[in-house]
Amino acid sequence: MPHPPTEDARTPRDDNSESVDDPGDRDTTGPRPRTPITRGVLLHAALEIVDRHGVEHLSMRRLGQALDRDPMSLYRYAPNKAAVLDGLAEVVLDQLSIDTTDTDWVNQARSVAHQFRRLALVHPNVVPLLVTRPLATPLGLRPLGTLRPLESFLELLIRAGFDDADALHVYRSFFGFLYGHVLNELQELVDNPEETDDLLRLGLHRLPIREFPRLRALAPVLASYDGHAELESGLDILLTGLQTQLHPVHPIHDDTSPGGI
Amino acid sequence: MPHPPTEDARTPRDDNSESVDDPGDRDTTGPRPRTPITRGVLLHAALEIVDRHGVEHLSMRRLGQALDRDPMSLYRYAPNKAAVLDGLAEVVLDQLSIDTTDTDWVNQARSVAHQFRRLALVHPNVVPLLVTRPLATPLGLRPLGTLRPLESFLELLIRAGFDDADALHVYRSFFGFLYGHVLNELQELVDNPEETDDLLRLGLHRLPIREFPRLRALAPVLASYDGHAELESGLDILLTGLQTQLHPVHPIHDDTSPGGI
DNA sequence: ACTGTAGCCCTACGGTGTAGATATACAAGC
DNA sequence: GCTTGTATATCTACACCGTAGGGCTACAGT
Repeated sequence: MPHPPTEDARTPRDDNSESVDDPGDRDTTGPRPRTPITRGVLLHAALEIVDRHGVEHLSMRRLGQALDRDPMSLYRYAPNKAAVLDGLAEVVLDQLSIDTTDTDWVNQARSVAHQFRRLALVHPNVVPLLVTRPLATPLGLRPLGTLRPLESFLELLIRAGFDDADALHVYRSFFGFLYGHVLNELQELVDNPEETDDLLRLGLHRLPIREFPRLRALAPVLASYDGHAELESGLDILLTGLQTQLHPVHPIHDDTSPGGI
Repeated sequence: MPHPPTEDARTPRDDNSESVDDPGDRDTTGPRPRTPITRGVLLHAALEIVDRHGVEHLSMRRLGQALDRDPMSLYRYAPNKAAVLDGLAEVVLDQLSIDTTDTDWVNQARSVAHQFRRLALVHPNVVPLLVTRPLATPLGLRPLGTLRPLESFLELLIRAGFDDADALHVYRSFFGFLYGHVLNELQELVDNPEETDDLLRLGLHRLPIREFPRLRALAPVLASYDGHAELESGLDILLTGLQTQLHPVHPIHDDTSPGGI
């Protein structure tokens, strides 16, 4: 039987120079899992990899290595890699907290917006998963954690007096806008950070002058992007617009909604 | 207009596309390039693969097979696979047509919005690339075709009287909203199409009743989603809001002078 | 005729997700 | 005690991926 290295009592990790939070404590017996591992632990480790190195560097093998486990053993906690990606979106989205009892839904929406923006800035590499995974999975099959903000937000709106259809309307406009904003803000990549000239810093000098005069002229404005302010002004427009267009009646709801829109 | 999703008018040379290794067929004329191949041809073939089977099924090998070429030879027309993906976004985005001379910028924006929505519905599998690729590439390094709509839209706004900063403001709000809407609309996947009951069709029956009462109650409303109407009402809010918040000074209204640099 | 050069193709390397066989550990029954 | 069933952990293997590097062919210039 070919058994490569370290025959006896397991722990074949002497070649592992990575950070291990484990001093030599394996005296008692042989096989000993260091950390019990759960779906949460797995996802947390995956999140760390993605945060640090990007989605494309996340693989089951690397994840197993980070957890000091055989890659195959991970399939006990996630049916496949797609589920890990969905789980990442869940881990991040689940951090949104919505107070459904707040009667001022506009105020609460503002809070959610800023929380969401903050999460996106902390985990920029997860944002593609956030906006993209739902396109691959029908609503009913997504991790519950990703649906919970939806449910809470709907609850908030309905309690504030919207009927079902309008609540959905508002939800969609609002989160659509949020997704859009975040995607916009994260695009503001800098090509050459230590360059002082805005044009060079953004790499805009590469664009043909005659074809892209406007864009090139906007270099200084692009360079002074303020995501928070941009979000605020967008929220102003959207929320007041939603308020005037779909005025909620007072907090009494009638569940019998007719067909059609 | 590009081909609709399911319908497919076969081009004449398509009979060669399927993988059939016919041994006695090649000796007639020796080495023979079937089609000259260019970047455009390559991207078009890639788009077809993605439209039909999704992004994850696009590989250089499969692309080479579709073009009846050695996979390695493709690297002559694209430096790497990422460039192919960027190129796909370009091919689709380049189909947006913006009339920068239209003095009614709101009207023109509406047109762009509906064009964009249409493109997204025709090429749903490309949408993740559309919204995601820009996160990986600084502005100045993107394919020019993806920047051309940006430039045109800015041109439109500036001609309509916005100053640089406000034009960028409007552009961002507008396209952010558009991205958000499209992502929302494409999420409306159906789990079980032939089921008549809305709850089962959307797979919502899988959700715990006590945890997701609102969401489950919304099944009928979810099922009767009308993307066009939703987009329209969103545009109403956004565009009127933008108009009142950032009033352009006054339209320059010079349909004769095209340069203006 | 010879040589440079440019394009095309093949092979190979190191990676991927994961099916299936295999090894190991532990509970229950006799 | 022993056997046995079952759950878990690990290993091996397969089919695929992107693409570096080298070799091959064909033609241009001399």
